[in-house]
Amino acid sequence: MRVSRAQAAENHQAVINAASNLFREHGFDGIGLKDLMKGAGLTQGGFYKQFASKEDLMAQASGRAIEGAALRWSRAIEARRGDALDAILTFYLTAEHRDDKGEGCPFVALAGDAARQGPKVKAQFQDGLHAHLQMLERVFAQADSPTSNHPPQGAAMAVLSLLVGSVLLSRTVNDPALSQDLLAAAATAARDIAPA
Amino acid sequence: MRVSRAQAAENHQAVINAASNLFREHGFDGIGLKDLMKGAGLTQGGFYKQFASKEDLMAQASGRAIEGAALRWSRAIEARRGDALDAILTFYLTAEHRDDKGEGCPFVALAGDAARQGPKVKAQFQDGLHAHLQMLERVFAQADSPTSNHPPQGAAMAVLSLLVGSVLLSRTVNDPALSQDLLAAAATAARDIAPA
DNA sequence: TGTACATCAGTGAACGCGCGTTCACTGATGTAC
DNA sequence: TGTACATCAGTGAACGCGCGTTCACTGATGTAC
Repeated sequence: MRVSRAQAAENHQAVINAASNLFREHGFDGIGLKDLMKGAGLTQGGFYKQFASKEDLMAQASGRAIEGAALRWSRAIEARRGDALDAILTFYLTAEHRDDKGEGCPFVALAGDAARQGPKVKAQFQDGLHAHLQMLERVFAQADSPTSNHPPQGAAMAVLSLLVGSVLLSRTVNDPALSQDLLAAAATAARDIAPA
Repeated sequence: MRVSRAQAAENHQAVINAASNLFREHGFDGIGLKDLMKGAGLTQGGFYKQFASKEDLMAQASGRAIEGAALRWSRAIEARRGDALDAILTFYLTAEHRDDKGEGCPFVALAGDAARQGPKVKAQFQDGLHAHLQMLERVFAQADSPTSNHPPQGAAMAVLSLLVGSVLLSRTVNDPALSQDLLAAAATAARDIAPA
């Protein structure tokens, strides 16, 4: 059942998109090729016509997930230039984001898994990290003042680490109140770290 | 080959200890019962004499790993009461810690995996999180001053999130310089968040 | 434009393997007398 | 204290299953004339 080139390219992208959600939900080791292909409406057998290996898809899906996250950040920043940091915190540090692993921040969902992977996967995380940091740096550079004691680069790294860590920890506890407190504490501290 | 009760209890603990390292290194899904038992010098067959399921061991090993981490924190705090936060940052935000997943912070190594587990595993993370937060709160309460704008509870949560997030991200990149910058930025920001 | 055929995206079954779990067995430990 | 026997921690093999990967096959697409 051959399929048009356009359809084939579309299918290829559909697999990457499905995997970017499914990997975030279940982890790299928590979902198999059969279900990954099924997520794009295809069957397992065609996988190796599209990808060199599962690791290949892991890398591409990571890149896609992080791209999507970066887009969300940039939209939030564009939408509220006046207080871009607040725009980010407002969507990032919420129960909705915490409870939606599949569509949520890939650093939270997959960084632990990525730390155990090879350089191909890590390259995607590194590039995506740079993209995220540059957005934050621009936000901080605008607001930077002589009284600030940190360069925007350091503040960007610290705020991103804080956001990722707080949502990560908020997902590991049973108590919703504790979970919420972790997010709230991160919001307060993020404004503290950011150049005023 | 029956073994003395004392030996049996020792073996049980040995499995939990081995698993607490091996899970941190490879993830819950990244290592099988055969290798977990082998890590304690035993064979696969005896596993279900000691544990109800793999998930049972995951919970117990998580608890053990976090206990060990809490002990390390408390030792650092005791050793340098004058600047306890600095004592923590000095061992936590290092390349050695980043490169030693198996002995390192279980929140960094396993929180992503724990987020996908059931309430038994999450209960261990929740308890361990409380223990860590209480230590930080005590450190911050001592140093607390009227000029501080955050309660020690919030500062503790934010600092822990920041530390965990920075080491987590530092493990996902190929570039050692970027990795080191993430740790350094977290150290600066942690002192910023902490009540002065 | 219409026909003949080569290409190849996708299917479904099979491969060997390791997984979590179960179980019959072993033989030293612990207990009863 | 010494002996007889029941207990049970640990072994090793087997269970069914799903994994990542390979492959012969299908049939619509794309190409050549």
